This record gives sequence, structure tokens and C-alpha cells, in this order.
Amino acid sequence: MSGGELKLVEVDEPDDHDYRLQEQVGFILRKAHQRHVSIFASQIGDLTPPQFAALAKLHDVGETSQNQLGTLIAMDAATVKGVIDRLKARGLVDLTKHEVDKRRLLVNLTPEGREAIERLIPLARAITQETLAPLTAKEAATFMRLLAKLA
Amino acid sequence: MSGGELKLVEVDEPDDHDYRLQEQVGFILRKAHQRHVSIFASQIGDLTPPQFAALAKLHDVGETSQNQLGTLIAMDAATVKGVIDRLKARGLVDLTKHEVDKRRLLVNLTPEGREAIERLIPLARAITQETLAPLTAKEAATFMRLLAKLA
DNA sequence: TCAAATTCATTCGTATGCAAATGATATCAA
DNA sequence: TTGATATCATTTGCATACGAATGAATTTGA
Repeated sequence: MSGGELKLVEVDEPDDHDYRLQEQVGFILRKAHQRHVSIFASQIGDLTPPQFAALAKLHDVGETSQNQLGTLIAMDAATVKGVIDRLKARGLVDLTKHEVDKRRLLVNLTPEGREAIERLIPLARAITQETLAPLTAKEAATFMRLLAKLA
Repeated sequence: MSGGELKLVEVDEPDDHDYRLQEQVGFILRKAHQRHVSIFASQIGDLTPPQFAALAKLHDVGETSQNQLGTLIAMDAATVKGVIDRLKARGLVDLTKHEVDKRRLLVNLTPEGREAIERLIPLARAITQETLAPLTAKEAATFMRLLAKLA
């Protein structure tokens, strides 16, 4: 040891070894989303969350164009097309051309689609509850408030 | 009006009209995740969050099997294979067979992979910051604590 | 020891999710 | 009016994401 020297070091400049993937918001967000999708699948096996969202929104607002529906449920045009195509193939929605604006494709619930979404809404409530189950009621309220600010 | 009758109704049993998709945790979780991925892409254009996660974890723990890596970054075997294949195609990782256990495929960072992840970690810190920017420091801490309980 | 169970990796099929390009239609503005 | 813009939908290509089936190798347990 040649002892006695002092070194200046940047103590608050984190180096690479400080980066902990497991603590990053993006990583945990992805895991939380995975868990929710898994809970969803266990309660509603024959419909995906995006498909459910499309039906629920149609039930809420009635007839809309495919693009408009996409905006309402936060899906881009390409994604919503796939979702609607699959719902149509199962007879849960039907598609008609807009009489005036020939660019638009109008989406409607079929009677089967309406029956399905009304039957599934109680299950969706249970899914929300189960997803939030690790939190107390107060924590859940706080979490939802903060999550909404991030989204 | 034949007036005067009373009806029993379930006032605390919510009907279907009460279901608001936009307020469900799953829907908002999906949107928050979308926003994060978008922020990530704006800061790190040539790597996806899963690819980054794989490199960051390899940097952290060193050589591991493909399956083990998947466990560490919360990806199933099929998904992690695709991610690793693409990283290998870009020369950021290399793959070798385990000498003893011939089932295992060992994954390692290449020098290029190490250079890349060390260069990107500061950007990843910025991504985390920007994702949490809508919250105050105190809110962010609370949010992270609750999110971790959900994930 | 050896048959059963487990683990690791791969493949297939299906479903988001988004960027970019394209075509048809509608709207705006000079 | 018409040329530039904007909107709606579609298509292609790429990247997760996961269930299920399969095959190879290892571990377990009777």
C-alpha cells in the first residue's frame, strides 16, 4: 500500500452495475400486464382482452366506424382490423358500408354479440377485482389514480 | 297511471350500463404499457424492450441457458427463443451447447453485445424517468411499490 | 437399475401491436 | 373548380406472446 492518497469519485453518478432491470417501471408494467391477461384468460377463455374491449365499447356507444372504434379502445387501424375480422368470423359483429361516406366501415354488435357481452360483463368485474386483489381497497384506489396519470 | 305500487329493485347490483371499460385496470394497464413502449422506441430505436431486457440481464448475470434467461426476464420458452435468435442474428449474443447437460443452450454476450448494453443503460434510465414523468417523486415511489405488488 | 417424470429446447398455430406503403374517398383552399 | 391535404381502410413485414405438441436428455424413485 502506498497509502494516504485521496481520490475524487462521482458517488451519485450511477454506473452500469446499478441498473436493475427488475426495478424498472417498464419491466414491471410488462409483468403486471402479463398477469392481468392470464387472469382474464382464466375467467374468459374464449375471448381475448382486445376482443372483449371491442365488444364492450360497441355495447356502450353503438354503431361506429372501424377506425373510430380503434380510437376508443386505443388500437391502431391495422390492429383493430384484425380484432374485428375475428369477431365477425364468429358472428359477434357485422360490418356494413357507410351510405354517405364510402370510406367508412360501420361495425355493429349482432344479437349474439350483444348476448355475449352482457353475459361476460359480470365476469369482467371479477377479473378487475382479482387483478387488484393484492392491494387493499385504499391502495387500489391510489394505484388506479396514479396509473391513469401514466396512461 | 295505475299509481301506488312499490317495486323491489336491487340498487347495489350494478347493471351492464355501469361497466366502464376506460376505468378497468386491465384496459389502463394496457395503455400505460403502450405508452412506455412508445417512449422506449423514441429513445432506443434499434432494440425492443424485450431485446434490451435480455441483454441487460445477460450483462447482469453472465452466461445462462436460454430457458433460465427466459425465467429471469419473464418470457416463456417460445418467446425467448425468438428474441435470442434475433440478437444472435445481429451478433449481440452467441450460443454454445452446454458440455455436460446436452439439453441446454448457453447464451453469452458478444463484445458487441456488451458494448451495446453498456452504451444503452444510460438511455434506459432516461426512459424510466420519462415514463414516470407525469408523477411527482413521491407519487412515483408509491406507484412503483403498488405496481410491484400487482406484478 | 430402469421406467416414469421432469427439464430444455424447438416448432406450429393463433393473436395482438405497430410502422410504412397504398388506394379510395372526402374535405379544404386558392 | 380543382389541386393539395386529410381521412379511412387495407396490406405487408416484423416482433412479441403464449398454448400445445414433440423430441432429446436428464433426474427421480420404486
